[in-house]
Amino acid sequence: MTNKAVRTRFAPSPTGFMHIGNLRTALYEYLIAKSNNGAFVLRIEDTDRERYVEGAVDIIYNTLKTVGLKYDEGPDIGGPFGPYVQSERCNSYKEFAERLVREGKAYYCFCPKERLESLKDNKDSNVNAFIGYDRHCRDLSKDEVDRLLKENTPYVIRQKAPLTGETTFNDSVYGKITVQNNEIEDQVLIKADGFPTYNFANVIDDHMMNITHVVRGSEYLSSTPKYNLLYEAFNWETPTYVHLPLIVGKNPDGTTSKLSKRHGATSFDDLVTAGYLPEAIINYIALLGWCPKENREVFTLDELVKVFSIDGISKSPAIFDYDKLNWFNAEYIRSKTLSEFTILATPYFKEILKEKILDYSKLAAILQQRVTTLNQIPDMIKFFNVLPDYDNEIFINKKSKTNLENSCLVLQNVIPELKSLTVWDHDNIYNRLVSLAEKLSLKNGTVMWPVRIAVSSLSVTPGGAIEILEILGKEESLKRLEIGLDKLSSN
RNA sequence: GGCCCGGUGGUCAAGCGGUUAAGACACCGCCCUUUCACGGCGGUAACACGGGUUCGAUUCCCGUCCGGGUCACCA
Repeated sequence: MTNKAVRTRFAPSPTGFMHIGNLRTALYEYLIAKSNNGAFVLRIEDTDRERYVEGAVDIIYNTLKTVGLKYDEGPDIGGPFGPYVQSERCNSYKEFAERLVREGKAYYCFCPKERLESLKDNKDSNVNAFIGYDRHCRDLSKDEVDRLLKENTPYVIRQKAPLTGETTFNDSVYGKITVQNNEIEDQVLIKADGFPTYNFANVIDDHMMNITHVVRGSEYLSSTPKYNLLYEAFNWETPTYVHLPLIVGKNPDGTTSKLSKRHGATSFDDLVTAGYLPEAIINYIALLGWCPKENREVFTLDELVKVFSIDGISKSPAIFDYDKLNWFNAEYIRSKTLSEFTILATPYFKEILKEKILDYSKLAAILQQRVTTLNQIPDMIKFFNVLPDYDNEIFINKKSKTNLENSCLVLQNVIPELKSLTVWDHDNIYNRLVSLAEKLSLKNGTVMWPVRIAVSSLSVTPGGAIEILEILGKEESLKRLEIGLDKLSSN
């Protein structure tokens, strides 16, 4: 490698969502570029007109923006190598392909689709008789080609792959890889619709945009020799290849396969609506297939830029693990300031509490240590809105030494104590209840448990008795305590 | 099936000829405590198998097995 400035590119096709595997590829491309003071380029690969999805490009822009993968050149911001949308670069692809035809390195293929289909059908009986296309048009005479062209016969342009020898390329992650040339198909460069294939456009664009590092998932490993042949045909310097281990998902039967919809939430948007923070997602996927030199796991994007290096990329596929993601998410939630977290949680508060006025900041304070994904919030705070009916049994708790009788006694005593309280805040409530416990010669827990049950109806709550009382307010708290007392008295 | 790649605890993984084989998540236990959570402490658990090479293999080579990827006018 010469010491050319590093340039990487993220080249997604607008399919309508940002798959987590693609995001991770984008992240590594960004990190490789930025850790070398290089440039990160966004290029939209939309050569498949049939798959075009409205609005898909915006999803790409928005995702990169919210996770902070800032590109230096791209369709919406321009740059010296534009345009950055393949469909707008079209004319030149065909010229490149025709240049290869003139040089005898590619040829027009007039085979109709039906013929190709029948080749596939016969494949079983002639296993390995040929690889893919049988090169039927490879040696058509010039006259024949001219005649078919003149008749406007639809055609594609195919590259001539060498019939003998082998092709070797070096991958920064997987090392030297060699394949026999007779394994390589005469790949289509230009489709019948005049558009280039992905593989072809990719090579041309990467070269034209001075891309130095081609970073992509390892599913491209086996088509890389074709890419190499193209670089050779044009006499272009090959880029540094960096193939990334796949992110896989676990199937119900215990096997794994490329992460896809059937493995659950696997697009960036899915994860965000499932209550995950963009920073947590980025941090987690950075570690799926890469390991820092130091023994550390929590990194911001900027910190990743500082420590990232290609030699930390691993070869074996990684299973996407929601448990670990959950941990990262909880970690990031806890590291927020209270006001940051309150802002994040507010939409979820409103969803349950509607117009009800509670102190969001206090609510957030008790939730912050307990929430792993934001969408858990509604269920956790439902009881603040309406008190569900509950069974008296939950007043009984061994560890707190409570039973139906002493719970009843506690509530009888607690209600007048709290009624007489003029300033309703944490310390005052706490002091009253603790001194009451002392007066009754009970453990603190024996007082706290029945109170918390009465105001929440739940044995497990976010926050303790005091916090809940405080948030609920005096009036509502007393109302709930009375209800509890009634239930216990009628026992 | 051909070709390519991979194989360290349940998961992510460090290791790159000599280690008591790190660490994190998950799980379990204890402590803290007004429940839960947080936090603290501790624990269970791994080099796929068989041959070599070597004084010595988790590490290097070969084979087997297992897993994955790929075989489009999709990207």
